[in-house]
Amino acid sequence: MANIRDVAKESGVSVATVSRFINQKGYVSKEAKEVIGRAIKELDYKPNLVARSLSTKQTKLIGLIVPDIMNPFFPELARAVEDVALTYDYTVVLCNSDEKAEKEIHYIETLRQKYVAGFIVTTNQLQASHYQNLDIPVVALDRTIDASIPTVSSNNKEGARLGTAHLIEQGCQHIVCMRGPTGLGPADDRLDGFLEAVEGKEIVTHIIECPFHFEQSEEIARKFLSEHKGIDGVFASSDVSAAGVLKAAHSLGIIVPDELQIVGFDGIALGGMLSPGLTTVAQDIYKLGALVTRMLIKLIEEIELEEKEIQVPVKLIIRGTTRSEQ
Amino acid sequence: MANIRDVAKESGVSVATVSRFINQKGYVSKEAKEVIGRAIKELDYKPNLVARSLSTKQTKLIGLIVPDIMNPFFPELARAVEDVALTYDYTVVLCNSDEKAEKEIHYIETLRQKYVAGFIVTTNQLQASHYQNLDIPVVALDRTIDASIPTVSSNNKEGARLGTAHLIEQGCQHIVCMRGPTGLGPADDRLDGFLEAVEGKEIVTHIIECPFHFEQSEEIARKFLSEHKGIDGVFASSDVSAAGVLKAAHSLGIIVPDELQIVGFDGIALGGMLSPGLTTVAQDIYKLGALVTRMLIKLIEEIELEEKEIQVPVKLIIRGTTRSEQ
DNA sequence: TTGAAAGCGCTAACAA
DNA sequence: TTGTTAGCGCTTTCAA
Repeated sequence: MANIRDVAKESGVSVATVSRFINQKGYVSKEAKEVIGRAIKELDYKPNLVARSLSTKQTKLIGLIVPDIMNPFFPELARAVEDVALTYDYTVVLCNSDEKAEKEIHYIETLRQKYVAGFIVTTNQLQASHYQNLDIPVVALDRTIDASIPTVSSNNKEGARLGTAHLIEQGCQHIVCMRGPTGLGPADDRLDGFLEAVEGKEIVTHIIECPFHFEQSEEIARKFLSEHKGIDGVFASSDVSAAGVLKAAHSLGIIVPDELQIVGFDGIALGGMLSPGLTTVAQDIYKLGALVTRMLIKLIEEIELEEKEIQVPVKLIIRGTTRSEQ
Repeated sequence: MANIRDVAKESGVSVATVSRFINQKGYVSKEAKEVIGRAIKELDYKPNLVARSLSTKQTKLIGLIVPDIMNPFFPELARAVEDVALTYDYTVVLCNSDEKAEKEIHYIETLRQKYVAGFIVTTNQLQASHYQNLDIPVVALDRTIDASIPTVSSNNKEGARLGTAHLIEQGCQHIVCMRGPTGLGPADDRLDGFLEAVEGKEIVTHIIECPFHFEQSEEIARKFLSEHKGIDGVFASSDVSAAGVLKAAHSLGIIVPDELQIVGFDGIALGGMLSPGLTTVAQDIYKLGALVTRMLIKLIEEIELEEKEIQVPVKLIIRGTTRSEQ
């Protein structure tokens, strides 16, 4: 592989001039540009990015820290991140943290040794400490790590309000809210939205905590639904949980949506594959990912951020797990 | 951040000795080891991996090229790759190729400029050419790019035979095989398995081609099932397609498994979330990923490979879309 | 507008 | 067993 010196030699100029040329920095005469351009073509020269990084102390690597890429929310997010990164010539490193602080710390350290340009963090592990005094840019998704860290999130509260209101409109009077883990920002916000929607209405409510995990949700729902008769609506804080509820209902012979209506939250592809299709409060996951990545890249390239907190609207998608008026 | 020279100074030895120490190469006296170890602790020294790479022309970066991480087969695979990579101190770069040769080429070039150590390729794009004369290790998943490239795959043919046989055992007499794209290795193998299973049996069969895509599968299935009465079994070449068939059956009022039995292929989590649960030929996706990653790392570290082609067994998981004897 | 040369932090050959 | 030193390929300052 040709290096910058070969190009310099081939074109009869110095390496400094070639460097200026490829970085479009400083003065390079028209003639020089021509010769160099030709030499680069001829030699099929590609700059050695490692050498450049050593010199500039910068790479075009982005660390994407997710709890677990197998959780169906994250593939779409990762896809958006990667798409945007590609546009700006960045490369995405995948990190599964399993919500463990040690793992996060390990990734951060290893990647810093590689001069990673910045991190996108989507974990719940609220250990702000190891991000705070990091000297490289960090942005967060859907959870406020620290006031100093820019964040993109969905309007969780409004979404939950919307979803719950839909249940009420469709006639539910006895609603269970399967809330996500306490202390987890988005889960708390969604509970707030739920409470706001039922407030002052003549609705019987139950609130049960439930992880964003299919089997566990199914089990919890099965137990609850068989012990409590008369429940006619479930607002689940995630689509995976909602899928668990739907499966539980099926196995108990409860007919959805006639006897029980269900609304999920997230808008992952799974919802459309179920029968009946899952009514859900859809986040624009791709947009979340795209926005957060652009934000990070701005930070890296020291472009002023207009906003440090962006909220992305959510949208109610009505499918078959709730009754439709038409 | 402290560098190797600081450590050398602090411990009163030369950088060469420190380098030998951290790489565990060459001679370092007991005493030197002690002082250096202490200095490293004290200064919280971490080797600069970029500098090391520039010198050695090697990194611990692995490029994972998938068609699309949003396709539910790949998150589990990516997870396995990342887990194993982490064990060996490698870092995984995520690349979505969309099956486009240009994108693949772009990733390969960019990552080579970063001294990537090797690639795991899982695309169908059979453009062997740009891998063949690559001077870095490549391994492939589930598709033979080229005889020189080691491969890990599932026993697709046997799996399809197994799945189809199950359908027959459960009484199906009029079976549709929704085969994957022609020319795609695994899809062809699965068709072979299907054909082998029905061969010589008194079974009416239809073979239709269908991409590994939910909506399209649903549409194709809906059309086919409404035009052809009497079909009592479907063998789908992927779980996503099977999910589409199931959804189509529901919307047509066809009762599964009483009137129609369905078997999928892949063993992704989705199958368990459907109602009824999807009977499927499960690949051990995690194992595929783990094996292929270990293979690549061996290649990178120049450890002899025992086998250049590994087949991982598949397993029939019987759930609710086929009748059960008990 | 250009070029010489000093670094970036590490490895590895070679000499001691 | 240790140290000196020349790279790895690029950027960037400074002088010309």
